[in-house]
Amino acid sequence: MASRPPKTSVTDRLRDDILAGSFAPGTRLIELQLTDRYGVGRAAIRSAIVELDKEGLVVRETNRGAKVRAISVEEAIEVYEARAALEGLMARHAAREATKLEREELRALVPGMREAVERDAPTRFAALGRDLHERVSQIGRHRVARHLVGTLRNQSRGHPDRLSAIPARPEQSLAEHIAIIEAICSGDADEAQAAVERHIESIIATLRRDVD
Amino acid sequence: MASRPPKTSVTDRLRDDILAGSFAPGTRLIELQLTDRYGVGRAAIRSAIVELDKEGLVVRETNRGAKVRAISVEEAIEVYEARAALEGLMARHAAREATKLEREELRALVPGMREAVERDAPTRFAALGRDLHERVSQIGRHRVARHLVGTLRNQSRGHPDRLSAIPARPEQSLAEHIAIIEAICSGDADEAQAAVERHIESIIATLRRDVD
DNA sequence: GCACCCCGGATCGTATACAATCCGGAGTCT
DNA sequence: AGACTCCGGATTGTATACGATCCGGGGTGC
Repeated sequence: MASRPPKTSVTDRLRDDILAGSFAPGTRLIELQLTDRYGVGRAAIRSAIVELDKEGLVVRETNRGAKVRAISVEEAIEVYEARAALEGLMARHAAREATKLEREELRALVPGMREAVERDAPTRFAALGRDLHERVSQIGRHRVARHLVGTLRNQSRGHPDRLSAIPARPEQSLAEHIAIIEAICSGDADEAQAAVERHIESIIATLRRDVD
Repeated sequence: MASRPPKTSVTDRLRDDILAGSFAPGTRLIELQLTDRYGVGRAAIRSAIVELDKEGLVVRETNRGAKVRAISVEEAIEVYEARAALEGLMARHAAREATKLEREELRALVPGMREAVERDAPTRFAALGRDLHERVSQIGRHRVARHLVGTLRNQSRGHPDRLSAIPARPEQSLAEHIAIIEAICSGDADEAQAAVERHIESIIATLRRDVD
């Protein structure tokens, strides 16, 4: 029994491929082709498509197959609004329930962020931003919100999000991040929620600007 | 072409049956049995189970089948917290974008509610409450939040929710409903959001009381 | 008596085969 | 020429069949 490939599910592989851009929005997902591509039966492909449909990454029409979903800017904005509400909730919880260790770990993210901005490394900065969101999400210990935000993240990705993945004004984004961290670390629940909401609102603002 | 059975999907039928309580939480959902019950092939059942798993109504374990999900009180509280955040968002939008007609229709709900409380008809009052949430959700025109709240509603149902479906203090709930309606009709977005959040928080409070 | 092992039934996972449906284009009638 | 009809290919929807996995029980050895 030498072979034990980690065996990531077909759903995960297909999801990753869509998010990575291997299938452009609007592309038809034909079961037989995918069968060929992933080397599994149609049943598995079918199941994967059903799941991704529920996640909002693909659209299924009966008897007409599935295609990867193209989301409009308006919809992307809605996604971010929903995220603001839910991540605000998580930040509020995080401010209340974070352990001493967790607060220290949060603060430890700041230097790296400053450095990334100073050195003008937007990709690295964006990665740290995602880290922050992920950390807050863990610390909040709110399974429901966490799960919802996870799927929302995937939805807004791909298309118009690439623009905002590299925020327009890193300094502003940095300041917002620091505000979030400070609020959580000092245990100010209201301010933590507000800070997260302001941060996401500013992302929405840049999105809105692009639409014009 | 006499026969045209409305042909609701198996997924819908199974979902309704679960929500109606035909399957107690924890019940194993065995594909062959369901095949028999609904008169369709296993593939359809399988697909339905995958969907309901994504909706959070059932849990699947690989090679061990699916069972209807039992949600704890803590989790129900989380669901309501997430709903508060999202419905607050929708109310905010509703306050901004409601048409004159929609505002009138909202106000028209009040007399019925008062009457239901006065006549001590909690079931009717609960139904009107759901109507209100539904109406606000429509008026908000926020597809993303609307969709998320829809699935959350189903999750909290079934179990501990039955307690709060009939609120402890109808008068308080009535006052909260009126506050929501007034805020939306007067176009006060902040207050509309706050009113919805207060309302759901009070539902959470009664849930919390039951846990003790 | 107790722990372990092995085996059989039940159930899920997947491949294969066939029927139903839809789309596009050739052909035809006006 | 234009619109309508009809047919063939492509693709999805569904049934059936088989292999893989897991759980529980009975037996065996200590």
